[in-house]
Amino acid sequence: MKISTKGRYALRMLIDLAEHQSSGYVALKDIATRQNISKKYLEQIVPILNGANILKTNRGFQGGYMLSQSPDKYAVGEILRLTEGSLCPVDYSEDSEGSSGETAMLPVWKELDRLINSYLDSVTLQDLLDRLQESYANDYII
Amino acid sequence: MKISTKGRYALRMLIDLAEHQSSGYVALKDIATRQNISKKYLEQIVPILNGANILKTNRGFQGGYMLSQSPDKYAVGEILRLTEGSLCPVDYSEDSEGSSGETAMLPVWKELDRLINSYLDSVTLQDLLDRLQESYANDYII
DNA sequence: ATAAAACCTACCGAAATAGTAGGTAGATAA
DNA sequence: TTATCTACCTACTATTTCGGTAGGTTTTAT
Repeated sequence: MKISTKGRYALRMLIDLAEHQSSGYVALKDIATRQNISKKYLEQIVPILNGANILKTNRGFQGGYMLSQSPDKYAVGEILRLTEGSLCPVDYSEDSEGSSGETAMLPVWKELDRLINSYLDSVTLQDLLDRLQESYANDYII
Repeated sequence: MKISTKGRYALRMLIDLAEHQSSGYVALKDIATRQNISKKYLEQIVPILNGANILKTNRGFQGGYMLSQSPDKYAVGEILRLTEGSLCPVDYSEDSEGSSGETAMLPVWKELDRLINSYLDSVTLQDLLDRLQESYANDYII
C-alpha cells in the first residue's frame, strides 16, 4: 500500500515547474538538483507526463520543460494515476470467485477507491503552491 | 498502491470464521477450500493474527481456529495494519530533505493516510457479516 | 496407535522497484 | 560550422517484494 518513487518524483517535478513558471523552460538537470532526484531516473518518468500533454518541451541548447497549463488545472490524483496506474487498492477485475470473503470486501474496496481518488482529485498543483508560499512566509517571520 | 494478497486473505479468513462462529473450531483446510486460497499460504499468514490475539487455536485432531472476540470488535483497518504493515501511502520517516516538492506533498500524504485509516477503522467484521446476510437474503428473494 | 490438525523452516520463480549506463538527435550561440 | 547543451531513447542490473511450494515436527481427540 505504497506510492512509488515514480509518482512522487513526477509530483515533485511538477511542483518545481510550477514554482519556476516565470523562468521559461527549465532544464531537467536543475529540477533534479533542486529536488534531489536522479536526473537519469527523471528522464524515464518524463515521457509519461509528456504523452499526456502535461508538459511543453524545448529541445537543444537552453531547452527544458514548462507546464502546458496553469497549476490549478493539475489534480494530484490525475498525475498519480498517470504514473502509478490505477490507485485502486485492489484489482477486482477478474477472479471475483464469489467466495463470501470477496463478496463482503468488494464494497469496502470500492468505497476506499472512491475516497482516495476523490481526495487526491481535490488537491491541485496550485493548492500545493499556495501552501508552499505560506510556509516560506512563515519562515521569514520567524 | 495495492493491498497484497496477504491482507486480503487474512480478511477473507476472518470473514469465514465470523460466518462459522457456531461451528466451533474451524480447520484451516475448510477455510482454504471455501475461500479458494492456498492452505499452505494461509498457514503463513495465520501466525500474524495469532500473535495479536485475534484468534483462538486448538491443535491436534478436530482442531482449528475461532475468533477470540465477537466480530464487531475487529476493524478492517486493524487487520490490514497487522498484515500489511502501515497503510500509510508514503514513508515520510527519513530523507524528508526539505526539497520544495517534499515539503508541499507532506500534508497531502498525511491527510490521505488519515482518510484511509479512518475509513478502514470504521468498518468491522460485523458490518461485513451484516452485508453478507443481506446479499444472501436478496439471492433468496430472486 | 493413528489420523488429523496446527506449527515451523526453508526455499523459489517471477515481477516490480529504483535506479545506471551509454548513446542519438535537435537547437543555439560562438 | 562547430562546440555545447539540451531532450530523447534503449538497454541493462541489482535488490526487494510477492505469492506461493515443499517437507517435516508436534499436538491431540478417538
